[in-house]
Amino acid sequence: MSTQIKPDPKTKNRSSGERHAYTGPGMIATGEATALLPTETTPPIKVFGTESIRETFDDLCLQQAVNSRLAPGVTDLVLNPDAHCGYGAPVGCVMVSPTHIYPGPVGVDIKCSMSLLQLDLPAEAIEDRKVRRQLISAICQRTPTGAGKGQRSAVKSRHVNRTLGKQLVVEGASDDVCKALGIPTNWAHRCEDSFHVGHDETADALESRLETLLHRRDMTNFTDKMQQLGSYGGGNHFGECEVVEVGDNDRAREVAETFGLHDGKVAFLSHCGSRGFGHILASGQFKSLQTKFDQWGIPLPAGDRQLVYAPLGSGEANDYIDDMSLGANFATVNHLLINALVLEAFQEVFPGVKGNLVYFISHNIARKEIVDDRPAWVHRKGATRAIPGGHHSLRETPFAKSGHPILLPGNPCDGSAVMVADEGAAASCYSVNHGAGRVLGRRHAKRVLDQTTVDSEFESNDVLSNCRKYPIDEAPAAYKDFNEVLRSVKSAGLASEVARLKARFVIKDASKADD
DNA sequence: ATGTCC
Repeated sequence: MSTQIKPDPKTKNRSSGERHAYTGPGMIATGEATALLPTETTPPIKVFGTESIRETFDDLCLQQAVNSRLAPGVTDLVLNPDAHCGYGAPVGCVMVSPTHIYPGPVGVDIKCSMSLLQLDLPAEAIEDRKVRRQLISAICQRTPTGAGKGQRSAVKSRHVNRTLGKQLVVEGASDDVCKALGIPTNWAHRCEDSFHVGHDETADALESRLETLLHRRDMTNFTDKMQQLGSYGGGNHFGECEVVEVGDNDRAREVAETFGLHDGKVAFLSHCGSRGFGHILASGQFKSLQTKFDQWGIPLPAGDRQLVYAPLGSGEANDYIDDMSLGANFATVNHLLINALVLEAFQEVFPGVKGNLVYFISHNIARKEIVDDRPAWVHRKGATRAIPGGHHSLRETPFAKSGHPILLPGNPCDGSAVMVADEGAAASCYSVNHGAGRVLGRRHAKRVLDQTTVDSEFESNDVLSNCRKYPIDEAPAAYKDFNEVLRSVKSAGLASEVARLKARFVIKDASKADD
């Protein structure tokens, strides 16, 4: 019986565009979870998606999932409902290996993440569109959007000099770094990871790796890159003002209280990563490893250059882990500073208003976790960690009993969600999706979607934006049906909804909207 | 995603 989709290098860089809910031999359906590719020696890929969600997986996405599953040292592969084509591995997958590290399934934006700030401000306070316009202006003055954009003059008091830059990429959100940047130090307790260490589990390894990197030609602008701290960047990154709607059941209300979420109040959701600094590190690693594969003549997994890897313990693996951690530390401090600046912007419009970080959690990172009783690197590429209450790894956190917050951006018109993991999440390597997931490529979206329709959808939902023209490749219709994605997660027993977030205004990079 | 091609 043929149960495999054979990896075909010829198709790796293009999509046929065909979509089908794969139901052929080899697919196991258990509730809404299904599996691809079981053989006697290879456990299946676990696919989480309702039938209509599985129709959104195109050929290339499934091919990338199979390629990743069959790559050296990989013991588990999970495909989430928001999955779509990525860099070697699909965006929306979890790849586990106890023996190898893979840069592709972390991606070019190291530690791209979500964070949520809860404000002590009733929804009615921002009902007036003029007030929301003031907030948009105050926020854009402090946290700019767009590629290459760095700090605005309004945040001079939080200037990042070279010494502080070096300290923050090595230490992450340490007390000293937080104090130097005006970030409340207790926010570090509301991070999935407030800092990352080097390959030997110490910060010393990062310090010495950084010294090496600073001699590299592409790192001569290190100090400039540190000026991007507190900025969003472009693409799918955004800031979004929300109204919290806690779910109408006892568990949601109880968990929301632990999370510090307040029904009917204003919150602010942010999506960004490690900016130019992370990009230099990630692209440097791809180039370096690809060159070594060429020199050594080692076969690439499925012939795909984007699936280069390094065996743990090798100098290459150590360097990758160190570079990833340096980038991750930048992303962490970037998010916390953005939240501090957004709070400052709210205080400009509403003097004295208080705000607290609900959580900061990544969807592009490899973490060392215990899987099947042994340490393994869990690569989450467009996937969010989902650990339920009572799990040993949450013991020292404010979420030991409840499980930690899971922050899932949907779209500005249908809303976003805060979830909490259920016991069933063990089946997905303690992971869920990272959002809605693309259903149209950027070029495709620009061809088939209409600006007027997008604008009127925002208007009818009374969602404002800083953009004169909202980027059409970021329109809600370019993404999957968020409710169907959430249904996939809930019906598979992975996580439950705690709250919905209803957008009131969006901050995005519109500099490419006229392309 | 991105000093959007060193």
